[in-house]
Amino acid sequence: MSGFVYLQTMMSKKCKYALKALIYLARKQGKGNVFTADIAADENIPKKFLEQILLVLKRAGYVGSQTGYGGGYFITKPAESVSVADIHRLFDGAIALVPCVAFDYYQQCADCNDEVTCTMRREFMKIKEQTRLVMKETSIQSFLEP
Amino acid sequence: MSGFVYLQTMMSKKCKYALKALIYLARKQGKGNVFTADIAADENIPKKFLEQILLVLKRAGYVGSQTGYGGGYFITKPAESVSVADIHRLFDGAIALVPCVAFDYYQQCADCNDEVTCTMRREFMKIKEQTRLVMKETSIQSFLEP
DNA sequence: AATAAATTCCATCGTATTGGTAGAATTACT
DNA sequence: AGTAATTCTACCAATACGATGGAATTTATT
Repeated sequence: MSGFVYLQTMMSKKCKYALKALIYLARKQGKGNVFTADIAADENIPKKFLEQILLVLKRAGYVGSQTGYGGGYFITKPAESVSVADIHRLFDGAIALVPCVAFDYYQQCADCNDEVTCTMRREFMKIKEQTRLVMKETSIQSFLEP
Repeated sequence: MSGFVYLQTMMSKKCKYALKALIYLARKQGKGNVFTADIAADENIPKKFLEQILLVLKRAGYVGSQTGYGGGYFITKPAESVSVADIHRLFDGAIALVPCVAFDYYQQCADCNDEVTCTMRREFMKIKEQTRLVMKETSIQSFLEP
């Protein structure tokens, strides 16, 4: 309504913000700790929201942190080794259009009659593999290149 | 919690049911009208839910219908000409991870500082193009092959 | 004309997710 | 002690998702 075009995108803001934070931290690698507030301000991310996101990234081992005065965040892995697929998996779940082709958390489709002969499964498997490939190839390093 | 693994998939049930209905109708092509109730029963789709989905498909021109006694649905396009990308677009929106790379409904990212130099845009464009390609290549006909 | 069978249309509804906020607790340096 | 930072927990509004219910309409058959 009211002239507003609703646009559905496949990636959550959480995931996008996580990627932006990682790219930011990768750029500052070796230059000491980075404040959440700085990332938030420079990347236009609500600070309190970003806090949560950085915590998730920390628990998953992508970033490290130091508490207290002079603290902050820093990246812990080489930028080439962290892919969009990894971060998508962490925040937005499986890279699969249907549960029965999910790599990590396979689940049978509730409405499936016979998985063995299901041609949807076969085709969606192909789609997933292609999508996963390109998302795996795109790393934090890819975003750093000019 | 409680041992239940939440699995997030990228495609809505609406979209999946729509594809299943189209495949079903494609199989019955030339054999007269198909009842919603039959599709619902054979494909394990809630009937009232399926009704809505078929209406959307009808308005978009993918199926036709006949009201009243002896009525039902039938497919109106060649199975090769309807792709997963088309149906995904109709029910689940853009095949794009971020709004600024969406083909149909482009929108500027709210948190973007400069779209021209944005490397996320560049990389997400690549991802979208790959994903779109494979989803475009997969048609209703693809699912019919044994 | 009545009936039955089907689509069509519209409204509602519970639950989960999303995106974000608030505030207190903790840690560590000065 | 005070200050600056992360950490943790809870909460909240808006929206999407996955349906369900019921009435209206159309059409073939009896």
